[in-house]
Amino acid sequence: MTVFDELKARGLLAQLTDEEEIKELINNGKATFYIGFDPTADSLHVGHFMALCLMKRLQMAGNRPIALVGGGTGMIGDPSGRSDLRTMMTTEQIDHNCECFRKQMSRFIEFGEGKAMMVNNADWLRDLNYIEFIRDIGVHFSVNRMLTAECYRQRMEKGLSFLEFNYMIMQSYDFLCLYEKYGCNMQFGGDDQWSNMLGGTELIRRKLGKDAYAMTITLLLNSEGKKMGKSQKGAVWLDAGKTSPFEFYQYWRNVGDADVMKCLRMLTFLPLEEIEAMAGWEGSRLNEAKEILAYELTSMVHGQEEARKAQESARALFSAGNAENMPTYELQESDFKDGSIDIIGVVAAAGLTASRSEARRAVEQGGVTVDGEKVTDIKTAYTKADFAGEGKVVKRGKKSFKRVVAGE
RNA sequence: GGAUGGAUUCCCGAGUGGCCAAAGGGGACAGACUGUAAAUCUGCUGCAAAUUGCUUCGGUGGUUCGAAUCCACCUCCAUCCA
Repeated sequence: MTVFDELKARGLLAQLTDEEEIKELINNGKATFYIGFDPTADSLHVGHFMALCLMKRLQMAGNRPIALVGGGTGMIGDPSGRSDLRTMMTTEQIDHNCECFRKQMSRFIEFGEGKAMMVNNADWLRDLNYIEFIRDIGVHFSVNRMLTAECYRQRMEKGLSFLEFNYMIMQSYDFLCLYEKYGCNMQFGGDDQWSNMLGGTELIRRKLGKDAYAMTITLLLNSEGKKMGKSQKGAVWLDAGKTSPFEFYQYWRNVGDADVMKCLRMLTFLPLEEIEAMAGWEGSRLNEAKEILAYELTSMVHGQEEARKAQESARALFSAGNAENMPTYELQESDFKDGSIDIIGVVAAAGLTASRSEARRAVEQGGVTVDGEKVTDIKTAYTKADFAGEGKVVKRGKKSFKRVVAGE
């Protein structure tokens, strides 16, 4: 199976400028392609992960990837898919985020001579001369055309600043630069990037009279049409400090029935035959597929060891027995008042709820369990001795829990 | 630069002097049912020393016994005119 067919079979391809040409290029390892990542946070998230996987797949097929971090475009902020202006970041923040991206990416993609390369568009965007730039590049853009682009049309009601309006031009210019410098003939990205990417291919055609191609990846939507990779706490991050391996594992373990197969196809590297074999699984057997999905992804992002731990904790927690690798909270001296701490205090201190009020509600609604026993009396109190040794397992709801032990 | 409308809690959105910690919806969270899924039903959704107290309605001042609500100035946004 060719790479192209595989990508197609996995449902990853959304829009392409020229299917035949792109097929030819990537199947034969003749593509030098880039994917841009804007440094909007100090960690990559699941959306980026898909793009990285795509890079990897294409790299394995002999193509040359360029990872572009947007130290320059990040100064502007992409209005695509946004209903309001992004908060402006300082240069320091952006540079810091770029650096974080760089570190995370190198875990997935091999960089180096003859392999993938990483560039930062700050290198050519930040020092642009305004007049020169608009004469050179700006002439090639028609405002009328730009306004019909989907990403801007959505914003016509809410308002669009000139700053953001320029984003498309910047991204197009990136493509042109990469084409000239590295012979980059293709750009990939999320489907929401389509209009920005087309801007690039057109600019290259007008400026150089050459053809370049663009292709977008299907956005990972759940069966309700919402973007996946977001949890109540925000994005699902790849950084273990922001989303722990266990949380990461649980996110995938909990995807809806309707979404398991899609996730397996689009996100994992498991052979398609193996995945198709699971397609017939029904009802509770789907849980097996979810475990596989969660394990695979966690292991790709955090390594096998962490994936195994997460899986064990999850099994222990939801089946029975004691979990070895349970997140732990050590009670501090200051948590106790006159040598005792009430149940609300325990739940709140352990970080299972954001406030005591929330903890109180959780207890009142029967959502709190200590060592497997439901605690409904908010006056229940504990002493330090109660948490000696192994401590107690405090659960709030079905899925949040902590082992609470007495600290020194 | 001018005219008009607007900014309310996580989001949308009601509220135009006390009965307002603020309707309704969405989301989130918890409970029941289940399969750690979905759907459904119920509860809940500012903070706390919790039948009470404290802090919230873009910002700063003011009027008033009392302000999300009235006044002044400021900031930001939308629409129309230039």
